[in-house]
Amino acid sequence: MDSSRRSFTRESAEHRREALIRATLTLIGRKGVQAATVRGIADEAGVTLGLIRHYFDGKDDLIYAAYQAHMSQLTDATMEGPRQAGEPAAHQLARIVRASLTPPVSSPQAVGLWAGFLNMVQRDPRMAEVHSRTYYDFRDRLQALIAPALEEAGETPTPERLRALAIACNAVIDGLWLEGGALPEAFGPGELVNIGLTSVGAILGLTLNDPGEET
Amino acid sequence: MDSSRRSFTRESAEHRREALIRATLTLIGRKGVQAATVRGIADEAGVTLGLIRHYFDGKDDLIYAAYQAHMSQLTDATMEGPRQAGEPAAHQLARIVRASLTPPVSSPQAVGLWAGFLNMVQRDPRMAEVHSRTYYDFRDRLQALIAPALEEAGETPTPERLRALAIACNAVIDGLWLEGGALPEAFGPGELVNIGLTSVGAILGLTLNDPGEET
DNA sequence: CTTATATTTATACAAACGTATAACAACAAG
DNA sequence: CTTGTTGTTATACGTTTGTATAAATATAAG
Repeated sequence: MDSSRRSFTRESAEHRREALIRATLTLIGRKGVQAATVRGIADEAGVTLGLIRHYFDGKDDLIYAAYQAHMSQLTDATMEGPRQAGEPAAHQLARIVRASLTPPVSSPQAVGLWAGFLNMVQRDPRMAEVHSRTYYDFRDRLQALIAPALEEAGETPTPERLRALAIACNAVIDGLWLEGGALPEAFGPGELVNIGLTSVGAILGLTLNDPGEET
Repeated sequence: MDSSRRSFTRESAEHRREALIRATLTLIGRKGVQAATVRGIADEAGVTLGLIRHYFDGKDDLIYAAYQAHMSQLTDATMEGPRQAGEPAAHQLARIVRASLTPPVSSPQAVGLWAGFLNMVQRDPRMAEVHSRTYYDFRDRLQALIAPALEEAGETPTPERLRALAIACNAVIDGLWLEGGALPEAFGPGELVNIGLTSVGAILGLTLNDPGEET
């Protein structure tokens, strides 16, 4: 007769919300959307399922928060490292390409997670909003770097051409990110980074140098 | 007391399997993986849920069959139209780019569907096998077209360079396909096709002409 | 040390899930 | 017209799902 209750400690709201979000991401990334049940998430976070409703309006609300957290985490990791004073834009562009195509940004977990969320986009308008905001945000940042990189090479593109270049560079980075994450064993070490740098360079008509490992 | 049974007609095994697969794809594409329940699928196919177990080993088996069907359908629609005798390889390459970036290949349904399946890839080895087979198949077909296209332009690439070019072209097509399908309102009509042709051309160092609408 | 608060656990509940099985009926064969 | 086969429906079963609510206890306040 074990009538003892499970012991627990009180935590701050922010800490608990974060733990539940992380547990959700871990589960979806490891076992897919179907594994992200309230009980599974609570287990992974080390709490009982009632807490989810205490900190979120419901499961959907938690999923939504997790999607936002994952995407901003992904963007942050990609854009890591601010542009140094006097650093050529082309150099920072190369750093972004490298960060996008190496772990942890490009990994089976990150891609699986992203795919699971993308499948929800067409059903839930709030999820769709996160998707479109994330896309535009990344593409705009890319465009804001492509413009000066071209200027450094002596070219001043029209707005239409600049837009097309940003869309194209975004697409090739996304495609390589996706394939490297979903099929990691298909590519040699550094292969995708090299291909990414070469391809973005070819599209822009520039030569991008491998920025090397971040320290 | 309505004790009448629902009337039905017998169908061939192939016809029924196809109907169940199509219903599964419709549901996942419209409402996400979570909506693809045995009852929902049976409803969509106009039968009762028992039939699923009659034609498939279980729900997972149906999902697997649906994934295979969707991917081969996608590949077929992309590669539609065999190469004409004497047609330049570059021309067929352009046709593939156009087909990849216009409906029905690039559409919210197709992309949502693909994302839902991709999320299952890391959990189920059979799904992973379909994913990797589909990827290699498409990339190999691309590579088999890139080689003669370069030769037509007087270039004979090394195997390493040919591989890198195929990976890069595949990636930019995939990326544009993805973004056009997931965010259709973000691009003007024909915009993605133009960007795709320009980008693939820039990567290969060729000029690809818009093949125009298929008749 | 007491008391109050609200975080956390525990339990309950209806609905929906995938699967199993029995009953029915459409169609072919004779 | 009768019979046999099996595609199909109908129903039931145990499990899991998300949510709701009551009970308990960790912690801060007095």
